[in-house]
Amino acid sequence: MARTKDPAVRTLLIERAAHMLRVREPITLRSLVAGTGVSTMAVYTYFGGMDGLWKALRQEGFTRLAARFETVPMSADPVRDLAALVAAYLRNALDHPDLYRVMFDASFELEDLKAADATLEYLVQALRRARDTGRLRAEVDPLELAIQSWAIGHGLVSLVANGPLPSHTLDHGVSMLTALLIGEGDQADRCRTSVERGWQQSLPPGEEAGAE
Amino acid sequence: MARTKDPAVRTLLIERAAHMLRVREPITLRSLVAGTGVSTMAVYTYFGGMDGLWKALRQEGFTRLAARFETVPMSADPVRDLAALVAAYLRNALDHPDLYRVMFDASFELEDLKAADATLEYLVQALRRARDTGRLRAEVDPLELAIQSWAIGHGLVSLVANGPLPSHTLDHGVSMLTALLIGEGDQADRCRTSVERGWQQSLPPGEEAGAE
DNA sequence: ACTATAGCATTGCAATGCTATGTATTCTGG
DNA sequence: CCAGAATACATAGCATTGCAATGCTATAGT
Repeated sequence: MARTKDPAVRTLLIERAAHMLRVREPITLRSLVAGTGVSTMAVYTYFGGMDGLWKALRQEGFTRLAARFETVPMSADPVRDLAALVAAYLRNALDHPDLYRVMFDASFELEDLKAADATLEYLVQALRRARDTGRLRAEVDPLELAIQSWAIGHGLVSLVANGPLPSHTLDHGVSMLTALLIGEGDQADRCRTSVERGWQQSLPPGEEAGAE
Repeated sequence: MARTKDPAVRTLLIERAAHMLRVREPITLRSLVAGTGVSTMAVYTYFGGMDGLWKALRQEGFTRLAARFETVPMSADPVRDLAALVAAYLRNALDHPDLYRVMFDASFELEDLKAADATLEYLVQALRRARDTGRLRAEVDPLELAIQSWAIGHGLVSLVANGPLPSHTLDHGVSMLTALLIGEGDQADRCRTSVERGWQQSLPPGEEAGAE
């Protein structure tokens, strides 16, 4: 018995916010709605305030990360696939450094947690395959190892994207992942070539460069 | 031929800001100077504005981290020492999570870089000893390996302190460091016991708990 | 001692996020 | 099909933010 919310307004605001983040314009209540035809109150009806908008932006970041993971082709080599996923993770963070910062800014809430878990699941699946195909010891926990891989990727890229280290630091990911997986039972030479292949595959730029 | 700046005011403001950060009070220009007897202009004369204050806070964070590293006793086992340093790094971040976030927030500037390098040097020294005493291969670059250790520590703790993961995730640091160092030439069993010893040493809480 | 220079307090301003009030719109119940 | 109610929406205003401008004051150098 009342007006219904127009979902288009919500997505419009989120995408405009993501765009402003990308071009490094400060996102304020008024600057966000300027030119959109909607008024400042829209932010409150759809997000409950600026905090809600940031939370929605965080989820959008994870959604885009999941979309990027989706484009990583899986192969018969799960170790290669894991490396490709981590490399894709790094690329995504470098392509959207400000959005990436928002993703890990401030406190996580329940919705954000689920979004993060969904992306983590990609890594878990690859590691489960690696274990079940005998590349890793039978007693490894894919989730624990996925978290460790995540920590490696996040540590590297957050020190590079918004931190003090130069971008070539990311190359360390190869040896770090290799060492991690060898420690979990993979054969040394085989592991190194798998990781290097997966890494190379996701790194060359060009794919959806102008996305935003 | 003019009034001289009182250094006490500067340190007073920094310590008050660090305290407000610790007790999670929002730091604003006015709330910072409230009750100190100094006026808002002091922030401009000593820091050039709020941005300068945040930069000073960032350096203060690295200074405290260096002080913590200083308390980590070095032993004859450089691998153990490295693990102890990384564990101390994690503890420091958990003890001052908001200050830690400030340290890696936004853009680094020249001064911050030097402060970060100074703390990184602790890791470099330990790794250089590890290499020179034959624990690691002769051709390893201590700086590169220090950066990788830093990435592991930073990745773990930033996903825990201000992120979605529970604190027991930090325990993964042991196996991650172990795998990293074994990959660089250390003996497997020896490495594991060294890392575990160093880890345990710095982890028990209590030391300077009520600081600041 | 005198003066120039820098610290310092006060005031005011634009911009921020948010709320209160009123209007308009659209879904629902009969 | 048409009232009525609940909700979206627009506008205006409020407290607070960081900061600049303006004088005033205190101190260091000659």
